[in-house]
Amino acid sequence: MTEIPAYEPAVVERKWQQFWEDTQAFVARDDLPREQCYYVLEMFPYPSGRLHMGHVRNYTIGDAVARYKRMRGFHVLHPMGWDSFGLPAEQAAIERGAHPRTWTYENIAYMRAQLKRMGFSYDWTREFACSDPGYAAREQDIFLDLVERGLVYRKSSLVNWSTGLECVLANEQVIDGKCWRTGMPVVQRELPQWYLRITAYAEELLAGLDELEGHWPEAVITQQRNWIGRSQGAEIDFAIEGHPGLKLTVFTTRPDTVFGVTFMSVAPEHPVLPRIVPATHREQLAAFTAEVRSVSAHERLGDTATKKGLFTGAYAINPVNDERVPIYAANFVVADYGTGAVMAVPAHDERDHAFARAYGLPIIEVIRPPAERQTPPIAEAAYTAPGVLTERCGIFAGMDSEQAKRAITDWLAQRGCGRAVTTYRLRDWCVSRQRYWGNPIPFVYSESLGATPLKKSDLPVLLPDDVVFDGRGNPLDKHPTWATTGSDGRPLVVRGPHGLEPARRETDTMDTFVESSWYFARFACHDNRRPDLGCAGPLDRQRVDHWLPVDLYIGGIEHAVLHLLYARFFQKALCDLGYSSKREPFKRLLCQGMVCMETFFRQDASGKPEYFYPDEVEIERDGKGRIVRAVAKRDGLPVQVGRVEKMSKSKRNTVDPQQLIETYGADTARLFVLSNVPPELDVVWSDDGVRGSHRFLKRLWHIVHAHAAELRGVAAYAGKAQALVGRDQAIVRKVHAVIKRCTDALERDFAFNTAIAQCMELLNELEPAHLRPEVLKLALTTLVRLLAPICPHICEELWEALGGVGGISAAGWPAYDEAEMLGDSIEYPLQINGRLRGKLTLPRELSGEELERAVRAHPAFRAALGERALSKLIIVPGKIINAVVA
RNA sequence: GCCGGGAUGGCGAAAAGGCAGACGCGACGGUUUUAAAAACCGUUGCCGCAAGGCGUGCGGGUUCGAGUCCCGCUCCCGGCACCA
Repeated sequence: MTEIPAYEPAVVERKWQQFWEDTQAFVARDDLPREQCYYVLEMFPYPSGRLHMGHVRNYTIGDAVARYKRMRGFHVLHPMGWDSFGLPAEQAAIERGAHPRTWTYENIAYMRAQLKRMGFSYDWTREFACSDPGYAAREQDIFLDLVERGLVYRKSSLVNWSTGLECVLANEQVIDGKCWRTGMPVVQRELPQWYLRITAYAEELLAGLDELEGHWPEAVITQQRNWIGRSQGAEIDFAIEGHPGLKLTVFTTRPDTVFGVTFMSVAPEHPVLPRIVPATHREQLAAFTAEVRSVSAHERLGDTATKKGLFTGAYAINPVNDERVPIYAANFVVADYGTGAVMAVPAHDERDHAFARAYGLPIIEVIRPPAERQTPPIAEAAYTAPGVLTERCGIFAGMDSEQAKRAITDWLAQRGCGRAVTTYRLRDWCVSRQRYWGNPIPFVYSESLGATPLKKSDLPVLLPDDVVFDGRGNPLDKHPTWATTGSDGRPLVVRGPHGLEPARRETDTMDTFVESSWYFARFACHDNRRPDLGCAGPLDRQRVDHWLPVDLYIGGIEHAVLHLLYARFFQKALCDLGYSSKREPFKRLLCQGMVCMETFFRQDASGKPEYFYPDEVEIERDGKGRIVRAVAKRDGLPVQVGRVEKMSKSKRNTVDPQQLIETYGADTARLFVLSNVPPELDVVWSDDGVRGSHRFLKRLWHIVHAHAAELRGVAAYAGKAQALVGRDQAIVRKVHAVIKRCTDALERDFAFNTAIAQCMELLNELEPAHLRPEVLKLALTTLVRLLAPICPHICEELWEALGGVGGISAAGWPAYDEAEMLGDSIEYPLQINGRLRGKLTLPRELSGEELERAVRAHPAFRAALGERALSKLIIVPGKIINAVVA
């Protein structure tokens, strides 16, 4: 009996990680024909300290694809880096006194070691962190290019202000109207901020989605479409009574209803209001505006908010019929959508209808529903569908409302008081943050010039190290000298109209989504130099165009309209700056599901849940395996079994990947996260499931080593299945079938779960004692090659044990022959009237009339048919036989 | 409200109009063990002693044949939401 070595994952995994490093196995070249190349990328992590299970899943999927593509003969670019600017570093500084830079780079070192321990096949030579001066500085270059192209501007508008952190928050960092970190209220404040003109690309961002159809998840495409929110309509200018020079312009998608306007609603912040509101109404309006502003956008516009309005004392004149309509300030009108003003047509708009009823305003019908349509009286409900314009509509009376949209817009346009307009819900991207740990915005301010961009030769703007973190405001603002000191260490000056004058740096830093908007391009040319400045340039167009678009991009769906929209915008802007000609960055997108786990909790008197770690809970199950009761180990009292939810520290349902790797090894971890579900579905963590994956690897290890000695010198069976009999023949056919199914599963959907199932099935069917050595060798070498992308270390080891040399990826992906999958005879399912009633074994080569004769003559067929008369016989060769009887 | 995605055993899931439930987990029975764990073997959709019947959220339809296609519902998940 052969001595079988114990499966020690740590030993095997270290050995092969060393091998890959020594052979530089994953370093990508830039000079091979693009069609032989494949760029696979996972969304890079924020270095928060340790990997979590979400990372493990995301990166395992990407790595399995990278390794699979390499085995298929592709030259693969698979890079990794760090999205390393961001708020948690500053939070750590406040809470623990660690400097953000030290904290960040220590985290990177730890997490890099974890990634290496997982055996991910990254080209580490291309690694960078966004906080590296080399990256941040080149981003400042790009920022200045964007300024030159008119894609950057500074304006004052309402922003989310966190009262806890004393800084601006992005919309996504506002959860239910509260600051995501402190839980403190977020209020709207009027502040000057820097914006990127993403709206200049609204139409292209929308149109580009059509090409991504079929390659990106439908959910992401629709979310982006909704977010961009194109809306076609008209702007209409209303004169203002008593103010001949002024007008109030509204945006509407229903210009056909303009004859039914009975009042106007405008945002309380609308700039024209102060000029048109009579003194009698000013005080009230100021109070109303203050009240509206005191609540967050969430409360103001959320579905719980009540519609409130205030008559401003001013009147507008309807350009189509010269009617005088009152102007209301209303809390539901958004200042920066459309024109910040709305014409209200209560007869044909539900919201206007409700408002008119609440404030006693007239409701005038101007669109008549088709006669066949039953509609409630207009005083009771708005009619919003198409119809015919009523006699109130002047020359347009009798016109179909859809046609009238166009006709009225044209009529208004001819008179200079209206125009066809397309608006977007998408707003420009507010990129300034009042924070330290981010990339400085390369602008300075001076008395006579205001905001002035720095020259590229003055870059980079580096962050000072000696800053104080007290949790109040932006540390850069409080630094004694940084903002006023030039890169030469002398006082910062700019050349103004009257000579040199003192200047002060912008102390806002960029939103960290800026870094993640071009890192995928930088990976293509991470070492690019700029001969003109003797330093690294942002991007090398040739190499960016070589690698982009990324063939497969993998990450969580939570970035559907954030990172993925910003990155698409940035790529288009980079093209217009001359850095690339590939306008879409990601050809195919895979959004992996979350890693979830059951939760246990108990509610205290106030209803606040107290969560329990799974190992603090004892579970009782019934005969079917359902949980019937759960109690806390510490007191024996029941706890509630919560939903299966995304792993999170606050719910205490996390598993530390480090623990998993130490107990079972990286290969088991990788196998488990790819098993059981396709990548885009949520996976439910279970210790039992992990043990199942580990058990499979142990079985594979055992069977290979039990026969390695005898098989090492044996060639894998390469002949026809036909030449074999019995189990040998069956296994050869199975091997071909399994290779085909694995290949199809990966090519179609990256369905690693079904590929793994195929491999398990093959292993389950192997009975080594009954197989010829060449056939066993074929089966085993096939298995380890099919599994190599998923659990590469053990497969390398077993490949070597079976006599393979030069590493398993060099061995290539196994080939199959469909003809070899098929036996000489087929066991046809026999249906009677579509119900399965038996099996008919018939020779494979039969078809057409021959086959039909053989079926009719088959004893099992006659038996199943009995006395019943056959009215139709369906025979699908190779598939099924269905007899239709009366 | 609008948009998108779903619903298959006790659980996660497979099945590209052709044998529903592959594979894994759990459960049950067994082997081994002082015992447990681990490992291995077997059973496991539901009802029924069986023959057999019934089964892919519900109701219709197309088809020789539907989890899959069409029409109409119900429920669940996600996104957006006074967006004019």
